[in-house]
Amino acid sequence: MTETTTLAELALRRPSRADARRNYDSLIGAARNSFAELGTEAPLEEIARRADVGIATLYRNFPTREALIESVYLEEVLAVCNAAGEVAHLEPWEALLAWLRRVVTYVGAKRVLVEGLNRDSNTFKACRLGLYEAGAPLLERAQAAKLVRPDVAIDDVIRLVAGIAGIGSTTEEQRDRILAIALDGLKRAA
Amino acid sequence: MTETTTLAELALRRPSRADARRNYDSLIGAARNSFAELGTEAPLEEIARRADVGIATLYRNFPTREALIESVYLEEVLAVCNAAGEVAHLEPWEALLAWLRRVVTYVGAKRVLVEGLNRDSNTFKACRLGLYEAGAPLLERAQAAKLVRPDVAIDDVIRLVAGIAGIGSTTEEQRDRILAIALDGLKRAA
DNA sequence: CATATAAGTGGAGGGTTCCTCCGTTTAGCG
DNA sequence: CGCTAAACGGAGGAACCCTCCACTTATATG
Repeated sequence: MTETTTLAELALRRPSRADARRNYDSLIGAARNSFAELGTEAPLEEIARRADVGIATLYRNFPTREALIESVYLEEVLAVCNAAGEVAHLEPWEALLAWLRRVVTYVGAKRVLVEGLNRDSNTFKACRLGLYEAGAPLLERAQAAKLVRPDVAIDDVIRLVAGIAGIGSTTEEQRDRILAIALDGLKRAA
Repeated sequence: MTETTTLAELALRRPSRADARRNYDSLIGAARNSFAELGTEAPLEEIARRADVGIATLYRNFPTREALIESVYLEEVLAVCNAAGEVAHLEPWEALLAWLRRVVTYVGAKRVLVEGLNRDSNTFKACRLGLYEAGAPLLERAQAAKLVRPDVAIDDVIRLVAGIAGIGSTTEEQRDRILAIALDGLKRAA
């Protein structure tokens, strides 16, 4: 389970001492707000200030800005992975569709974060793998039911969907229309 | 013609005095190199230095970093627009396909620039309109030949393709495969 | 409980980049 | 040739980055 690895990584990086852990959590919270409000270029000193923590504490927990962005990002990804379980009761195609829409919503909202982080980092890779593992059963089920062309893999699908979700300056409605086009391509027999 | 508007805008912003125009061009060149080499966060003072120009001159021509990025970006977009004319001699579907591949190549290569610029800026909007105008005839021709579903507009298509092109950390090969899926959705009858 | 100690903390400060202001220079016109 | 408006360069204050180190505190142990 890659989620386990990911979760373990997060847990491992969380300090063991009580006061340190409190500061760590406070920093993550302050960072989430600051990034949402000011973008990923938000001054780190501002984040430390909001977290009521010295700047050095921020740097000790998150040596680089990217490390901080990643940690905020990680939580969001886990939520999407969990959503895969929540749609399991639906029909194969509906389940896949519902989850992919969830991915779109999520990536759309968090694009700011995604753009700010290093795509080659371990955490980012782990997140991607986590998404693959969460989505793979849904895809395979739909393929087994002959509803989705058999020549695509889950990473193709997620990248396709995530790419569309990441399109800027568009309406909810247009995004849905574009997504529908792409998903039509998915349904088509090979 | 939106390209004309765009071009006119660029021309308008170009200084009229000979020495000023020389500096302006030198700055654009230096910026292109610096962005390619150091990313869009390249120090503006470094760009000014490379252009052999005072920092104030840079700021006078481009009040913000974004304005500078936009100006570099503009040139690239014009090249893609022109490419639409170069494929006109092909069969309808082939022409559309060829041009969309060109868009993908271009967006992929210049993602660094695209990410650095403000998607709500006038210049960016003008570029988008320019791309629409360049691509629309190709799409319409393919639709008239019943090769593309009639319920899509050029902005849908370009956003779809551009979204895929912007996907990070992937191979050329996977990108092509994903693009093929999406374009299959395009071909399908409504 | 006392206390040793390892872990954690805050903020001063040196370095870099940003961006404005203003005194000086120069292109282009009459 | 000389005038003037346009353009120029760079000094310098402010914001931010990140490291270093002297001080504080949680927790394990006797």
